Amino acid sequence: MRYWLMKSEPDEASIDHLAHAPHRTLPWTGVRNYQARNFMRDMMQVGDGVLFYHSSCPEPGIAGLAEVSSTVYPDPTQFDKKSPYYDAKSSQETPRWLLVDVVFKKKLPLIPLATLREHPELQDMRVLAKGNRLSITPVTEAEWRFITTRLV
DNA sequence: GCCAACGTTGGC
DNA sequence: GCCAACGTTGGC
Repeated sequence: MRYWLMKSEPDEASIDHLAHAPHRTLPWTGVRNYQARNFMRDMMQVGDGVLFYHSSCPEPGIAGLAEVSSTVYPDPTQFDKKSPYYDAKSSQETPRWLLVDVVFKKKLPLIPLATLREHPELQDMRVLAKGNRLSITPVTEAEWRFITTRLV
């Protein structure tokens, strides 16, 4: 059982989209970074906790809690020529990009990025590191517990 | 819109 | 295999 922070642009997939999706579940499409893909492929398990983070928006921060609800499978958007996530170098036989399904758990009053930065307990969080661009980052159990008990 | 930081590409 | 150039991310 692990914990993760997963970034999403709320214009594309917000915590509200997730809450109102069928089965309150969305496939986490669009990961096009090998490190993030490998986290999903090698480390994620069904039931892992997810901090649902809104990025590239007026109020970046943690917007809710979710859970990994499937094992990895090929991201269908890599084969869709009309998708912005289309990848001509990928093939059905050897799909390059993978995803997991994520299921809604809870919406939170937004915990802004600035608030996360205020707490020394969270200073090592990958998402707070300068220049971090990884859309999926591991969260320690201590960080998870701090955020879900002290900041909500 | 700016720009720092990072990942990827491609020439050599 | 190196590394400069380029593209992207994402906070501000």
